[in-house]
Amino acid sequence: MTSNSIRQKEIAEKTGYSINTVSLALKGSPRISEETRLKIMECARQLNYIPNVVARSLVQKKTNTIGIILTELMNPILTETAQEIEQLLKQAGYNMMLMITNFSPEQEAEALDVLVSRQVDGIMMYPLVRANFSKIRAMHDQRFPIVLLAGGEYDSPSDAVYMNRQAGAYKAVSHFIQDGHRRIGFIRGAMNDEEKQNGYTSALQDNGIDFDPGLVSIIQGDGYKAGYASVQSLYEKGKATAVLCSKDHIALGAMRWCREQGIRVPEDIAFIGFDDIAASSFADVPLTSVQYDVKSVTKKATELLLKRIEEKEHKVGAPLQKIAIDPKLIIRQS
Amino acid sequence: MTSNSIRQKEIAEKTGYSINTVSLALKGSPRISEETRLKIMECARQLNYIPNVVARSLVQKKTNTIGIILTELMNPILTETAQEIEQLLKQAGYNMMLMITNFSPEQEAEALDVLVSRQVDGIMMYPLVRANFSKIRAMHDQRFPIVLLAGGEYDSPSDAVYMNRQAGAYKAVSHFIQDGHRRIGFIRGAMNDEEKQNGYTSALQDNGIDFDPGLVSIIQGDGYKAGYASVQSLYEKGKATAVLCSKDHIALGAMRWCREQGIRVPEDIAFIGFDDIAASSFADVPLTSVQYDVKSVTKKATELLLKRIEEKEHKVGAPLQKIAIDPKLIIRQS
DNA sequence: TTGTACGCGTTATCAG
DNA sequence: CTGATAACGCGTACAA
Repeated sequence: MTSNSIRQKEIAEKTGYSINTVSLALKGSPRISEETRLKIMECARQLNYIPNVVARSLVQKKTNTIGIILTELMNPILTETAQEIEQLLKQAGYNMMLMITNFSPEQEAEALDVLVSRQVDGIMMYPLVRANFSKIRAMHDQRFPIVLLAGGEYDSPSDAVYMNRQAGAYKAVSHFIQDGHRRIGFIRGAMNDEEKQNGYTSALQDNGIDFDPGLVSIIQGDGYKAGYASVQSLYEKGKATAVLCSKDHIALGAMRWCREQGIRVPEDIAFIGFDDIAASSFADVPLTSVQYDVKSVTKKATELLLKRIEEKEHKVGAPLQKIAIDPKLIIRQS
Repeated sequence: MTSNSIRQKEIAEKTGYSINTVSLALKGSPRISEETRLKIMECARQLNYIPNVVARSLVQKKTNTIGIILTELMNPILTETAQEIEQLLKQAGYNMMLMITNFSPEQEAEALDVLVSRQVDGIMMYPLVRANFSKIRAMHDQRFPIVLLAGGEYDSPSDAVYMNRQAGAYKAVSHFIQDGHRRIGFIRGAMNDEEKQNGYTSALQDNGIDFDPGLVSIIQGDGYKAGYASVQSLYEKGKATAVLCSKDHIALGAMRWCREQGIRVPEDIAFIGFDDIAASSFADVPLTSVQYDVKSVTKKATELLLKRIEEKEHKVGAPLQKIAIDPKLIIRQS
C-alpha cells in the first residue's frame, strides 16, 4: 500500500527473469539455480520487497489468520487467554483477528459473519449464550474449524475445550462441607454461571443438605463492589457460615466488607472464589480459589483447532471432540 | 473456504445475470433496477452467499484491517486499550489484528513486517524501545499511517498520542512537596520509565531539593511483589517519607509491607502510584494515583489514524502530529 | 532450469 | 440498465 510498494513484477523486470522465476526463487524452490536465486533475493532485498499476503491468500485459499471471539477483555481470565493464544498461534505461523462481543448476541453473530467473510482458517470463541448455537452448529457441520472455549454443561454444537466449572464448584462446596459447614451461600453473576450453580446444588444434594434459595444471591456489575454489597444479606439473612463466589473479585469484595464489620474470615464466615487471580494470593486473608488453568485450555484448544484445519486441508473426517480440564482447588486460609 | 462456499458466479448462473450485475446489485448500486436487485438479493440469501473480503481487498487495495502492536496484554492499561480500540474500530468499519511483542524488539520488528505484508490500512502501536524507531520513521516517511500510543519524551518518528507521564510525575512529586515532604523516593521499572523519572527529578530540582540516587529503586518482575520487597530499603536507608511508584501495583505491594510492619500510611510514609487501576480505590488506604485516561488516548489515536488513512486515499499531505493528554492526579488518602 | 498461461473472487472500466 | 473485459498480485500447471 505504501507508495513505493514494489511487486514481483518489478524485480522480474530489474533482473530480467520472468515473474514466475522470481516467485519460485523467493520461496527457495529447488527448481531454481542457486545463482539466480541469490541474484533475485539480493534484488528483492535492495528494493525492500514485501510479499502481498492478501494476493497469496486468495490463490492459496488460506489466510493463516485465526479469528478469536471473546465476550470482553477486562476479565483477567480472558486477558490471559487472548495473550496465550496469540503466542501459540504466532509460533504456528498464524495471526489473530480479535473480536469483542460485549456480551451481545448480535455482536457475536456479527463477529462470526465477519470472520467467515474474511476467510479466516478457523475460529476460537468464548461463547456467550446459546443464542448463536444453531449458527455455530451449521458452521461446524460444514466442517468449518471452530473450537469453543467453554461448553461443559450444554450440548456443544462444535469442538470444545473447557474448564469443568461444575466439577470445580462441586469440589469447593464439598470442601466446605468437610470443614463442617452446613449453611453454604452462593454469590453468582446473572449470566453464564449455571454450571457453577449446578455443581453447588449437586454437592449439597449428595451430602443431604437442602437447597435454600435464600442463600443464593445473583449480582450484577463489577464483581468487587457487588460482592462487597451483597454479602451482608447472606450473612444476616441466613447466617451462612461459608460462601462460594463465582469469581474471586466477588469474594475479595465480600471479605473486605467482613473486615470492616469485624467479622472474622474464616472463623465467622469462610469464602472460596473462582479463577485464582493474582490478587487472591495477596489478600489479607489469602483466598481459597478454584483455579482456572488458562495455559492448559489455550494450549489444548489451539492444538485442536490446528489439527482440524489440517484435517480439512487433507479432507479427513473426524468426530466432534470435547476436552474437559479438571480444575484444582487452591486451598489457602479463607 | 467451507465446502459449500458459493461465489458471485453461482448466483449469476442461477439468476441468468452476469457476474458484474450481481456484484453491483449486491452492493445496492443505483445503476441496477429495483426488480433485478431484489431478485439477486433473494437468490444470494437463499444460497447463503458470503462475500470474499480477501478478493475485495486485493482489487480495492484496502483491507479495512488495522494492526495493533502491544508489548503485553496483562497490564490493565493495555487490556483496556485493546478493548477500546476494538470497539472504536468496529464502529468505523475496521477490524483489528492484534500482535503482542512480549517486550522483545525482534518481535516488534517482526510484527511490523507481518502487518505490512498483510496490507493493513494502518497501525497503532505501544512502542517498546527505540530499537525500531528507524523502521517506524521509514514507514511514516512513506506515508504509511502509523500512530504511536506513547512517545512524550523522545522525538517520535511518527504521529503519536500519549499521556504526558513526565507531567504526571511532576504533579505527583509537587503534591508531595506541598505536603511538606523533602525526602521523596521513587520506585520504577527497569524499562520505559525514563519519562516519569524526568518528571520526578525536575520537580525536585524546581523546588530546590537535591536528587539522591539512593532514593531511587529499580525493580524487575511482578509489580506487587517487587513493591512489597523493595520498599523496605527505601524506608530504612534514606527514611523516605514519601514514595512515588511508577505503577499502582508497586505502591499497593509497598503499602502491604508497611501495614504488616505497623508502619502507618500516610502518616509515616506516603505513596502515589500511576494509572489509577480499579484496585487502588479499594485498597485499605485508598491510593492516590496519576490517572491514565485510556478512553481519551484511544479515541484520539483512532481518530488520528483514520484521518491519516483518509488523507492517504486522497493523497493529501499533512505534518506529523503529536497529541499529549495531561493526566489528572486522583487524590485519595495515601 | 526457466517461461507461458491460467486461475483465485472481486471490483472497475468501458461499451452497448 | 446490463454485459464483456481487464485488472489486483501471486501461485501452480504445464510446456519449452
